[in-house]
Amino acid sequence: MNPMEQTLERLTARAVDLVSRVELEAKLKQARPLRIKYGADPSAPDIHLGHVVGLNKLREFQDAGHTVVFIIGDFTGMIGDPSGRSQTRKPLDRAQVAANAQSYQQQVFKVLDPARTEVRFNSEWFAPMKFEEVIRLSAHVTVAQLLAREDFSKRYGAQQPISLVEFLYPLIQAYDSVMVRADVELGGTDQLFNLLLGRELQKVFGQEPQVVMTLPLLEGLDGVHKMSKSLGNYIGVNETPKDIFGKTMSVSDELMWRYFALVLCRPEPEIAALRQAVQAGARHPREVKDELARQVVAKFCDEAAGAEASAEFARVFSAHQIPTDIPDLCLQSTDLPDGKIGLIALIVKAGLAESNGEAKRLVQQGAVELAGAKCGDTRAQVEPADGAVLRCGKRGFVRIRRS
RNA sequence: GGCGGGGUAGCGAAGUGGUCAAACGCAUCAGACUGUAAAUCUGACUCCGAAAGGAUUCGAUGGUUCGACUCCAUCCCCCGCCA
Repeated sequence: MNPMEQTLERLTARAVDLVSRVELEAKLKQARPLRIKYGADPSAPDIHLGHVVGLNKLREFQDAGHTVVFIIGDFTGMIGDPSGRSQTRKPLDRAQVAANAQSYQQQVFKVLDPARTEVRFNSEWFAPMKFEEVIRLSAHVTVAQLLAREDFSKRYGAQQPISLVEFLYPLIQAYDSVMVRADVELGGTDQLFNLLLGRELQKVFGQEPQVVMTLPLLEGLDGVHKMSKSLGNYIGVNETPKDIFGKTMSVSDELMWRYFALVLCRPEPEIAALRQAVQAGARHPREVKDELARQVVAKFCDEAAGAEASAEFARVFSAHQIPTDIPDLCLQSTDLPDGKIGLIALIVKAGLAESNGEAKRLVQQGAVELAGAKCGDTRAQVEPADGAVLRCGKRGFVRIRRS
């Protein structure tokens, strides 16, 4: 394999769609930094592992000397979804967009190389645009073309609403490609249509069409749906090591291989070998997952944090010990009129349950321990010593402080 | 503008006068087990109350009724089709 083939091989690894390989090769041969476009929605400033799949690929392009054009869709973000149906698309004001953009960059550069990243806001070209130009632009796309997109045709067939704005979004995204003269655009597999439209529009504007590459969508913690903030099944890159580790450990055994591939970019043969070892019983799945989780933490924090999170996890969940770092609850003497406090009241006060009913349920279910002793009596009056730990379930701990 | 279909607990979805705080699924939480916050099984899942019981809840407001998520009226919102 010559160096060019190797590069091509590396850059196309894990890709699902590639339009087209020949074009990519031709572009690479031009021996100039290519412009790799990636669009981000500014309404959800939390970057999670689902995004990381794409970011990893962008980084590979950067390492090969290319430039990433990271587009923040602030213009569309400020409009939101006027139908108001989608809660994830609330209109944002300028200040929010700016704050989100800031937060985006801080997180994105955990993976990307800032020196080879060009951050652009699409309001730059959309804000000054006249309505006439919008109409002209829309003339380049037909309804039939848009209905070819799978989710549109499905919804249309099922008599579900499609707002005109939704029809406009692919066009907006495609026009971004024109404005930044993208050579390559990356996205999840659900973006294929939009990315291809970028090619069409670039041709209309006399540009060399971008190469389109899609990457797999990473399933979230539920193991079924793609990772997304609105589904709450995500692991954010800005979360604490403890949470990143714990959430990664909750990924099912079956799914963890995809995390190895898409988040850690481990080469296929290596993953196959690991998998083989687990199936043969040579390696324990829990141990392999621990390694995964440790490295995910290491990727976004550092090695030490990974090791520490692993140790802490083992301490709390395997050895059932009390975590090292737990919040305090300070009790005043007024909280304990005669030196005692109702167990239920204490749990609620500690924030371990939201209502008396919930606290009661926890007690009845045997989830509550005070100073290491199980409490099963919902009516108990307790006299917690200074430093006693109140435990609710696997993850709820509070240390009582007397003042 | 005309015709039709809807609004039920976090989501999806039953229920069409009482036995409904409301089936079922998902999500969530807990327990058991374990190898983990995997998997599996069991249970819980509006609020107040130690309990008995009570208070709110099925788009909104009024009404009918001993009694309404279920019937009537008005209103608000959503969707599709045809123009």
